[in-house]
Amino acid sequence: MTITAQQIQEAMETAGLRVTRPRQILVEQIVQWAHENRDFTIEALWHTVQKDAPWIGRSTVFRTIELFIELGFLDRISFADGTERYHAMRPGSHHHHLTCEQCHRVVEIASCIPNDLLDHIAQETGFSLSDHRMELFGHCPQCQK
Amino acid sequence: MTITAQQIQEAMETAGLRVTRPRQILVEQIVQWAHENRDFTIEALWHTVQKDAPWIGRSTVFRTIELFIELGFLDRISFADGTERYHAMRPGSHHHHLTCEQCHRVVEIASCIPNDLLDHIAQETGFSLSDHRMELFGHCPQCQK
DNA sequence: ATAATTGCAAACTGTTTGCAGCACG
DNA sequence: CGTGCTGCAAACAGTTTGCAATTAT
Repeated sequence: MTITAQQIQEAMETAGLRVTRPRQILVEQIVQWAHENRDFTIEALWHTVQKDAPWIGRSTVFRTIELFIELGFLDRISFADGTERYHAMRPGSHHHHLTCEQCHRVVEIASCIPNDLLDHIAQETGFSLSDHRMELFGHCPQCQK
Repeated sequence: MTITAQQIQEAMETAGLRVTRPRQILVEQIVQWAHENRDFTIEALWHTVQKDAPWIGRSTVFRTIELFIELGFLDRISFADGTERYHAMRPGSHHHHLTCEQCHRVVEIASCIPNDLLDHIAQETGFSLSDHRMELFGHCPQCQK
């Protein structure tokens, strides 16, 4: 199950934020992409909503993205070439991403770096570990042919 | 053992590239930081060499960094906040990074994501895996106190 | 009502590019 | 010498900001 527009809007109300027209439109598009398991760029989001609502300002898109990241609904993935892409998720779930290098379909991975490996590294280096990121790249079933 | 300036310069000659004054100066600074196990930003590199050689152009720094990445001597690490940092390494070695969130000391980690975990993920998702990135964050022994 | 949010335009940051001159080999 | 590399300045892309007008509550 992917996230729904209702869930995000409720979270906004709970947080004392206003559910405005531009935000509704952006949420709609983001949720649709989440449904298709696609990540997206800010540029793509802006261009897409532009069709229905040409009056939405670029800065609103930036501000809204930032807001959703703070609320925990959006994950920022930075690619090797420096581009940033976003992906909707249910908040609070620790997970990693497997992205198709061809079509940008994204799969959430529940498996994590094993604790004994982390412990081993901590012991070896003397560091205390506080966070980690694991990003996987490959080709999805449809793109393998 | 960390990388030396000689190694990089030899690699440049082998590749048919010119060992020019600006490149020498940049290599020197990069190697020094590698020695201290510190990563750095392009901005920091420019400001630092500026002291000795104020005539070096900003674009030369960008071009040189890009060059060293292609030669495999430099690794680009993108942080969660969007900043990009660089770290010298001996080329061709597959490894990951553990960075101190406080002082930006970087340790290279030889251990990698276990193959059976990767296999498990590939099987579960149907993806063929081609690449991965693992980045660890924590606090180094000196910064823990 | 009133405070949060918006669109706009302008500012800013980080990076790239075109080009005439310089210097490495 | 020839051409690869450089500094400069200007262009560029992506993002942020200040502000008056708008709009959700």
